[in-house]
Amino acid sequence: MLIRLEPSSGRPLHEQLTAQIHGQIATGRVGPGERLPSARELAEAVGVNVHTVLRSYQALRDAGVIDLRRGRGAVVLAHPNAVSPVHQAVDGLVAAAKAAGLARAEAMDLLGRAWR
Amino acid sequence: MLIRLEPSSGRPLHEQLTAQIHGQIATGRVGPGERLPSARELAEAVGVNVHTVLRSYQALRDAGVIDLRRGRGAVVLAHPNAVSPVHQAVDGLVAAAKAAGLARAEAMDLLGRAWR
DNA sequence: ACCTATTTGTCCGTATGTATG
DNA sequence: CCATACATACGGACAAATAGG
Repeated sequence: MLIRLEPSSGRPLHEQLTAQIHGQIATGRVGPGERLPSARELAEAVGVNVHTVLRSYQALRDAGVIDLRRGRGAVVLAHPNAVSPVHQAVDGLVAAAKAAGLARAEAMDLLGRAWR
Repeated sequence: MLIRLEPSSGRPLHEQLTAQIHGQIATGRVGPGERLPSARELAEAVGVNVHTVLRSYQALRDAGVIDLRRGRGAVVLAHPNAVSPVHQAVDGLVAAAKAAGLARAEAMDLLGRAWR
């Protein structure tokens, strides 16, 4: 993971980081199924705070590029670019529900009720 | 702005906050054009850190509920909708899942797993 | 079944930057 | 110029999920 950040570019570090990692995935330099370095690891290597890396990782997760979970780390998804309509819809619902402040159980309940 | 948080509920504070504020807007208790208290103000009033409030404010901005800008604060937008994005997403997921031949339990399982 | 290490998640505190009015 | 208020980044602490022995 060779990352180059420019602190004086005016662009937020977490945005630069997100773009760089996304680029490495898009160009296939990381590849599906592979695991990104842990947030603390990458943070130290790049010279930024853990929070900054985590913010980028979470953005990539929201974008459907990686699978990010506690204790597991960040794993590149199988099809970062071609997401199935179902997964797209799932991600959309998760985003909308979270934005509305709903809990997981509430969202699942809504889905269950809407199933006719 | 009467906000009640339950630190021992297991639910993240910023989610509870987002839900509460969203509720106040949805029920018209705040109203379009009105300005929410500043992040620091609300943080002190509720008893949480500024970051927690800002995180909620930014989530509400992403949801298109408020206009949040530096130096200006958070202003409630000309009331678009509060709950409909979620229902829209739910309907979309149901349609996509059925088209893919998924069962209700399978769709709910997918949603549960995607919730991170 | 249990314990431990790893890793992300949340929250707090602080400091500095930057747009707004 | 100046006060206000969000934006970003750093640092630390503890909780929670995961994986492996």
